[in-house]
Amino acid sequence: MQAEERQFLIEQHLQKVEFASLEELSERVDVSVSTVRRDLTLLEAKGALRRTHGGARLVSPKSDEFAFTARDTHQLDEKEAIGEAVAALIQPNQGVIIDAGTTTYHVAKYLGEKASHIITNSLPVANHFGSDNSVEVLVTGGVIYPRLGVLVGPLAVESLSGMHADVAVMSAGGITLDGITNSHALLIDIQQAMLKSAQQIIFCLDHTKFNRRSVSPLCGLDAIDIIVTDAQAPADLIAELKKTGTEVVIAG
Amino acid sequence: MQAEERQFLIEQHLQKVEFASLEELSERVDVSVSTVRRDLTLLEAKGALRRTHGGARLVSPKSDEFAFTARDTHQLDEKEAIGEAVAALIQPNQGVIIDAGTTTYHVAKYLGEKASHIITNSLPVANHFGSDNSVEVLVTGGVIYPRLGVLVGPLAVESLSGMHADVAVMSAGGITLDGITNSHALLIDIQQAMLKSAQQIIFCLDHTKFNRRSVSPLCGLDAIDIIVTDAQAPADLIAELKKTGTEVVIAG
DNA sequence: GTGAAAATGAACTAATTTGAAAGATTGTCA
DNA sequence: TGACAATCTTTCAAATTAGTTCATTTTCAC
Repeated sequence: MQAEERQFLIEQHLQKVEFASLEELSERVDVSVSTVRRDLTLLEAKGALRRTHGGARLVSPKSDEFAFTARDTHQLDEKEAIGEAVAALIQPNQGVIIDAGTTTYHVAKYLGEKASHIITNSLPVANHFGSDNSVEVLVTGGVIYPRLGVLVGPLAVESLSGMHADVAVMSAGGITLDGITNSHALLIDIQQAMLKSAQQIIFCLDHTKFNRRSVSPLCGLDAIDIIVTDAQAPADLIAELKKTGTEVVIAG
Repeated sequence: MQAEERQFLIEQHLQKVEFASLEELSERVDVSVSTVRRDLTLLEAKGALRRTHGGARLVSPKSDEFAFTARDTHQLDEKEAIGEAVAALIQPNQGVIIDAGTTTYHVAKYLGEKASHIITNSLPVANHFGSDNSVEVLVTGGVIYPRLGVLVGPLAVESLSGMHADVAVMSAGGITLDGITNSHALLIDIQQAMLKSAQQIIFCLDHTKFNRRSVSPLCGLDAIDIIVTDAQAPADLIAELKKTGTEVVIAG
C-alpha cells in the first residue's frame, strides 16, 4: 500500500470515529505503530487531525452546536454594548422581531422579560427564551441554515408575513449611503418580510459594517428608524446618516 | 481508550445526567477513580463542568438550552435503546417527521445522517441537527411551549399540513387497547397533522406508557404501523396489540 | 541489475499517564 | 461538638506512550 493511500485511510477512519488509538490505526492499515506515528505527525502538520497521547482525534469535532453564537468573540465587547443599548430602546410590553445574527443574539440576552412577545427565525435566540414563561416566543418555520441556526426558505417568509410587531431588531452585512446590504441572498427575502411586519426598524451594526457593501441590497436608508453602533464607527458616515434623518445611537 | 476520548465521554455523559459520581464515571469509562479525578480537574479548568464532593455536575443548567429534555434520566437506558431501535427501522434517505418528546429526541441522536430530510417541531431536535449540513432540517413554525421546547399553535399545524414524509416518529402519553392518548391538548392537533403527513407511523413508547390513559385521545391503534418499546413492557398487552395487526419491536 | 535515497520496523531511552496507597480534608449524623 | 465515614490531595512505582536512532527493506532512476 502506498503511503499516501494509507494516510488517506487514516484520515477517513478518523472522520468516522473521531478518536483512534495508534494500535487501532496500525492494525487497520497494516503497518507498524512507528509508521502510524510518522503518518500522524505528517497529517497533523497538514492540519487534518490532532495528535493526542496514544492516538489522534479529529480537529473539528462534529458534536458542537451553533458554535458561532457563543464562540464568535470577534468584537465581543462592542456587540455586548450594542445589545444592551438596543434593549434599552425597547419599550416594555412591545412585540419585537429579532433577526438572526451574532449582534442581535446579544440583544436577546439583554432584553430579559421586557418584551411581551418575540418573533424570530434564529434558533439560538429561540433557545435563549426557551424556558422563559413570561415571554411568548414565536418561531418562524423554515429550513435550518447549517452552522448558523437560521431558519430560511419560503416557510420562513410566509410565516413572517402574517405577523406583526412594534419593533424589528435587524442585522446586516454592510451599510453605505446607498443603503443596507447583506451577504446571504437567502436571508434577504426574510429580512424584507421582517421590515414590512414591524413599525419601528432598528439596525445593529458594529463599526466593521460601515462603508462596506455586501452582495445583495436589503433596503434603503429611508427604511431605517434607528441605527445602533459602537464608538469606533466612522464619524463622517454617521454625520451623513444623521443628515438623512436616521437616528444613530452610539453604544458603550 | 484514549484520554481525550474518555474526557469527551465524561462530558457527554454529564450532558445527559446533570450530575455523576466518581464511581459511576469510573465504571462507565473503565478507568480508576484516580484517573477520573484527574480528568475532572482538566475538564473543570476547561470550564466544561464543575467538580463537587463525590462527583461533578454540569456547569450550564441555564436557560440557553433544553438540556432538560436529555437530562430527564428517567428510564434513560430504555429510551436510548428505543432510540437506537427506531433509528434502525428508518431506511436511508427517507424523509422523517420527528415528534417532540424525550424518547423521540434520542431517536434523533441515533439517526445520524441516515435521513435525507427531517421535519420537527421540537427545538432540541432542531438544535441537534443544527450544524449538520448533510441533513435538511425543516422546522415548523409556532409558539415555544416553555420548558419543553416544543413549537405549538396554529402555525405549527399549518406548516405541517403542507409537508410530507415517509415516516413519522411519534411519542405519546399512554397506550391502551382503545388507542393512544396524550397529555397536552395543544400537542394533539399537531400530532394529528403529523400522522396525516407521513406514510408510515412509528410510536416510541417505553413500558411506563402501557395501560395508561392520558387526558386527550390522539388516535386509534389502526393508525399505527410499528410500536417500539423496551423489554419491560407488559407481555399481555403486547400480545393483544400484535393480534390487531400492529408490529411491535422490543428494543435492547 | 546496481546503487542511492527514502521508507519501514525494531530497539532503546525519555516523558507522560495511570493506579494505588498514604495522610489531610470535608461532610454527616448522633 | 465530636466521632466516623467519605472524599480529596499528594506521592510514587508501574505501565504506557513518545521521540530517537539504526539496521533492513523497498523504491526508483540509471
